[in-house]
Amino acid sequence: MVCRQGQPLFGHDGAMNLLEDLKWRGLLAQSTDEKALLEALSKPTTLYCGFDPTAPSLHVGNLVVLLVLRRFQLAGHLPIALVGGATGLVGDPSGKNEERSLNSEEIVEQWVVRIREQVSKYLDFEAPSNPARVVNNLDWTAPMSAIEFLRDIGKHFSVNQMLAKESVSARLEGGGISYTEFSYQVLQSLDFLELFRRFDCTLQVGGSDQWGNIVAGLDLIRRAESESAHAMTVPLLMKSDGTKFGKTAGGSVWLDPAMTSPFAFFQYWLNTEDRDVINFLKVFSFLPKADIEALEKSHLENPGLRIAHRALARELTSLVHSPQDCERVEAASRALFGQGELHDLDEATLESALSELPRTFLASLNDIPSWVDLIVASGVVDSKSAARRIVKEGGAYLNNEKIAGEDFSPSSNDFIFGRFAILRKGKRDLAAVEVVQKR
RNA sequence: GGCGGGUUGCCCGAGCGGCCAAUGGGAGCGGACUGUAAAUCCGCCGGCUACGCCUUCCAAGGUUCGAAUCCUUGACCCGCCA
Repeated sequence: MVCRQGQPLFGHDGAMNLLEDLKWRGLLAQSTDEKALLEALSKPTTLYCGFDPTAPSLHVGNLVVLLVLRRFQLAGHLPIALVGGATGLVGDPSGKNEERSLNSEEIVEQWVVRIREQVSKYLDFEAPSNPARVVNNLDWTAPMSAIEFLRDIGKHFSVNQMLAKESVSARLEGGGISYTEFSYQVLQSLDFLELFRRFDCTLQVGGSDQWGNIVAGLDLIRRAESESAHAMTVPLLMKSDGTKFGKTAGGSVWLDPAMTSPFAFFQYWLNTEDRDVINFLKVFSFLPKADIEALEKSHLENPGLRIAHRALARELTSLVHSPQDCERVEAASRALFGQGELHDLDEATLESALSELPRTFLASLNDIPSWVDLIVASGVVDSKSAARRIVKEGGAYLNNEKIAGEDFSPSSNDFIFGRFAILRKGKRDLAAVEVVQKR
């Protein structure tokens, strides 16, 4: 991984370019004194960002800040991704109006392994001058005794200040907070101190909801080491309609291909609302400013062509999955949503397109279940009642033809090449039925 | 530890013995329009072997012909006092 040509890597100008680019992309919410930060960033700087294992995979929301780490590395700095093996056991009160239910140690441990792997994909560990690192805060938290924790770390914290933190005070107003979650900010501060000591890490980045936790860490470093460090937060990404980003009907959009298929992932970005698409290109893509501005221009001229949407979907699918996955999935998308007849596709194209969809297998064409049963089996709807409702409402399709009648069953000639049928619910929810002959 | 308040469908939130599968809002889903977009309008939104049946209103018991609604016990949450 190298710096972009033509940009001064370091010095005042290099730091300036980096910060200006982040600002232009809308990635800078708050920071500690900007002059001091600029000054620090004019030399290779070690920075970190933490990811708590609260699920088996990261989702697209986590990607924002993860890619910021990568942006820093591309600019020559040394990123550390911290996986919260310890903090994940405790639970961050930030942004939650209710106490979290604790996950078991075994579960968290498994998630740590997976998230560590995911995070690593976006960083370069081989970079000669600025290799990335991944650390787990359990490594320094677990060996520490309670007494040590209270005396050496706890002594630096004022409960008055801890209570004043937004994440805590909000909970005091509302749902209450346990001592466990109350302590979270201390653990996160300890992480920053530890990384400061071990790796001279002087900058922490995170979502803007992490500001309180991050500045707690700055205070700790100042008290324990009489040194100052820096902080920067990234705005919480919202869609233009003010709703949470990264959720679909089926839940979160995950980075793990087993949890959100590359096809669904590609479709997710392709279906971005018009008014968000340019913003998302800035936030998620590594395309330079000029390219994004060109896309913006064409988007404004003719949004219906979805040129910017396609660029966004391609960039991200290539990045999170692979360019090969992207190509495959885009071809499938074209085949399935294109204007052409499904019957005109050749067998291989159709087969590979359908392999991207949720699939149901049939043993033979002798006894074909009803459309309703098939769509339920595919998992696209979760009950027969729901499936019947779709039929009644006129949103049920077989091979792009609307079907009527709740007890409609495909016939054997509905199977293209005698093997494939495509179920569709509404405009864009597809599933495949494939006949697998017993031999 | 004492006293008081609370726990309803994905979320918020009505209901306070029969008219309750449970008002309303949000989210979500389908249709029409368009562009696999938004906005708008219309419809839907527990399940099933479906004009009926089954399982729901924190849990377990009980009262009653009949309970989300009343009583008892328990769990969890909130507030005040110690």
